[in-house]
Amino acid sequence: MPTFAHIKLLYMSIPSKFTPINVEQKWYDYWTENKYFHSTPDARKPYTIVIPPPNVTGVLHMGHLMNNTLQDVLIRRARMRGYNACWVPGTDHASIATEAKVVNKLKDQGIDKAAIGREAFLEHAWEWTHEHGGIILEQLKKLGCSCDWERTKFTLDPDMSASVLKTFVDLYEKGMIYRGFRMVHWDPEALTTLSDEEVIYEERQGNLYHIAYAVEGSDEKVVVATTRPETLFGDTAVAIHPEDERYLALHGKKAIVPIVNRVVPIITDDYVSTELGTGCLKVTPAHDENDKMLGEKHKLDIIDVFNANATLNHQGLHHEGKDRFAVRKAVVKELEAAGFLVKVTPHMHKVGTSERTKAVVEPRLSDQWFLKMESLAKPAIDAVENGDVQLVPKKFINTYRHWMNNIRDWNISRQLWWGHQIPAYYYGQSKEEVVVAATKDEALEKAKMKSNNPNLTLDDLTQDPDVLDTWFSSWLWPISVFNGVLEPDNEEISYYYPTQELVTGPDILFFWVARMIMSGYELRDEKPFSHVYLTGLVRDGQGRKMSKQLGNSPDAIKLMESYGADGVRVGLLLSAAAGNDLLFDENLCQQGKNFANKIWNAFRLVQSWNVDDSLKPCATATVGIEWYSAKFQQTLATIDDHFSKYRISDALMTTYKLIWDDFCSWLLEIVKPAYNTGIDKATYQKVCTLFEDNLRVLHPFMPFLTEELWHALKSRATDQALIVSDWPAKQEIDTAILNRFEHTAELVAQLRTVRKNQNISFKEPLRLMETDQDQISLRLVVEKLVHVTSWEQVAQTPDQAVSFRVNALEYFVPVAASNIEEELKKMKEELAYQQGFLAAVEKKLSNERFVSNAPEKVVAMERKKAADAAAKITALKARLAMD
RNA sequence: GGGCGCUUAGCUCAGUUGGUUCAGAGCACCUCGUUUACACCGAGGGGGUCGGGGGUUCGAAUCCCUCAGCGCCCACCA
Repeated sequence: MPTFAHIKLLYMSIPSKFTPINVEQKWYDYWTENKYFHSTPDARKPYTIVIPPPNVTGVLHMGHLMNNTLQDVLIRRARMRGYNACWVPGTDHASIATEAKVVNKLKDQGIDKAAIGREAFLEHAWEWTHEHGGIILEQLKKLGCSCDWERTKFTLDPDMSASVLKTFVDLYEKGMIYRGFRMVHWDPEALTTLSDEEVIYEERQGNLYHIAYAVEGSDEKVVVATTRPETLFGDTAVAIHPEDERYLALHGKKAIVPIVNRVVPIITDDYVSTELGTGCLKVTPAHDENDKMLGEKHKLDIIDVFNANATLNHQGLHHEGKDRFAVRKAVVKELEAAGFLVKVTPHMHKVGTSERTKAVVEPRLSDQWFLKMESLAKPAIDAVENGDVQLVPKKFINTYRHWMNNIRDWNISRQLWWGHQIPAYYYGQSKEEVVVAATKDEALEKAKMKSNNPNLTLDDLTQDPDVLDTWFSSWLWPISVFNGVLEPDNEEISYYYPTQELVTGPDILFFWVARMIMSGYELRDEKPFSHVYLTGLVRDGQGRKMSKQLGNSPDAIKLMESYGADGVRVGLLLSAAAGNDLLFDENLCQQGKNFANKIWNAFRLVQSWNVDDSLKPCATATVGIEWYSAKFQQTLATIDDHFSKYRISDALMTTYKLIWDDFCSWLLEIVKPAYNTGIDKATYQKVCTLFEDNLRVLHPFMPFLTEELWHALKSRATDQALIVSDWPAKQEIDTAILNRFEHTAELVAQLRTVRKNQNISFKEPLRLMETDQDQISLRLVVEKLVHVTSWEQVAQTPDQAVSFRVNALEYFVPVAASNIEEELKKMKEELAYQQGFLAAVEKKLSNERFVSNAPEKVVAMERKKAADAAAKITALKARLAMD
């Protein structure tokens, strides 16, 4: 480290603009080299955050910036408060998203996923992962994130995978995981099932097609209404309500499905509404959840008409091989031509789409693995209800509760390759001949037992080709990163778990947060974290969600290059109330950058002072320091309070005003020595100490700038870095001096207004007069800041003077006669206002119900207001010589 | 269809149990300013009948009802 004197010289030659770019890499390397981010269990209390692992091949977007800035603020402050702070970083393999990317990339190269097979495909996927993986983590470093990088995890790491498989096996053995033939959401583009949560319902304009089905053995017709005529190839019944008087004649008859000419029963069921559509429902058990229910009840045939990619299969007859939407049009035409189409009406309805591929999801019957959720949900609901896990802001508790109370079993299998392959092994022809085990060898043993066939070999086992839902690995994240699944009693998990904070977006409240709470109680009988801070979505200035498609998302890296990482952090945080969407505005980053520059220049000022050992402490500066010390303590309490309520942007704004207004605008102006004058050592050191305290509270928000100045103020040993220094301790607050200063500041402001209104230049000394002696003001401060050279008490109101009041005290400044007119006019206006005000207050006081009902304190207040107003009126009248 | 939330200064938002400090903050805006840290600055200033209407109360931005607009979440209804 360079010496103090050396640094001082260095900074004197530095321009007045702070350039963050030079500083950021330097200090990030310094922190890393000294392992300040690294945590190991010790005697201190732990403070743990696990990062919401971003998609391994993703790039930093505004949401990440927001999220991770918040986490870094929390973790840095915790570190300074003496906790053993541990922020675990990592990435998610993002099964469906990554696989889609790799498939597309291969497609561009003319390679077909199915053709090359599983192993080759996975090689490509890993190659892609290694190529693009971790970029996002590097970007987080630019932002200043103080993650413990030695702990970086990837959800497909061997130990992570082992945790996932063990959990699957354990839950299976507990009977909580089962295989079921169910109606699931099918993504025909990604060619996989989706969980309920991965389906996004979008309002779309569609049509309601009224189609006539002939009634067998008669000339009658039965008209059904459907939004999906292409599914008629799978119709196996027509349903009506048993008491629908319009259709009593149809009971027991059969209908003929057009085009396919299939004869199907007309069934009656209470489920059918007489109000909707025509009251007649075509039943397609293979392609609709409700129809499936009807099908089971009435023992109907199930006819699947689609291929995996949502083209029609052979059931679609001459439409075989064509896409479902093309077929819809074709079928309608065909029906029309044949006279079966009764009418078409426009119809708004919600269409399920895939969260990832945006493809319209197809309900499809298939064999999938499910996790029973009901028993998992119970403790997780309680935890949030009783506050063991606190959601911030609270409004999300309702959403959470509602979802958890209506939770359905979780479809955890995906027809993908990129992910954790399901550890289920089939040893026979039937799907029932299955065993679940973490390894193939174990599976073989189990299979031998189950089948009573000791001759089975590894070759007889076929592993289920499906992989697990990505979230089935991330729901273990707070546990698995500390190896708590494989070794439940290891030192790390015992120390770091449960974690303190989870910072994430409300969009993954169900996907991830709720499931982590469930896994926490299931696997460890303990919550995974104490608080969940749910951030808002980052939107653009017009309120639109930031997205790649819209191109309205600024490049995070470029932003940091323009405004500095500190500037961007401040910009994001300034308007980021928890749970409220944040309209991103680059001007806020500019504000952050300006703030950095302001502090930089405050430093330049302080360091430019010439310390003169021969000087005694200056009285003005001493009183200023006394005041700021109290102000700092008062503000520190406010900042701590904001933090305790997770009001991070308020904590920042409070810090911002403390430094900009109180420290720079007031204290430094009070302390600043006159030109060519030195400063005494004691004052200088105190100012430096206060500067350091400012840097401490600011550090979590602006780590780079603060660390730079921390070292610039003083030469420090390596273990004296700001990042590992102490958060300022609370001390008693001297409220007396705060009150006095408040009065003083108001007096100064009033005097400045007088100067401005009366056009008196600062160079011209000011005479201040008073009738009652001011024993509140810090006179030295007033004299210095507003250049008051004469402060006298006079017996009566002086002529030729402007007056103003600060609280109860009245002050006068003599002015030239020509300036009196304006003053008289102002006084008259003031008089009118006070008289009106007094009348209103007196009216209130004469209201008996107010006097008898309102608390004494309030009544007394009103009486005081009345008295004050009356006094002011008297004084004003006297001065205007109107009595 | 069900549920939740929002509407306060030009913009983004604070306003905790109705009553000193309740109409606020930051930015933007206006005026003035080459006082030797900073114009990425300083000093001063203007600006809102708290979405509309009604009610409870001595007293409502704050509680209740209602209307309007916006947003989010959930839901198997043709």
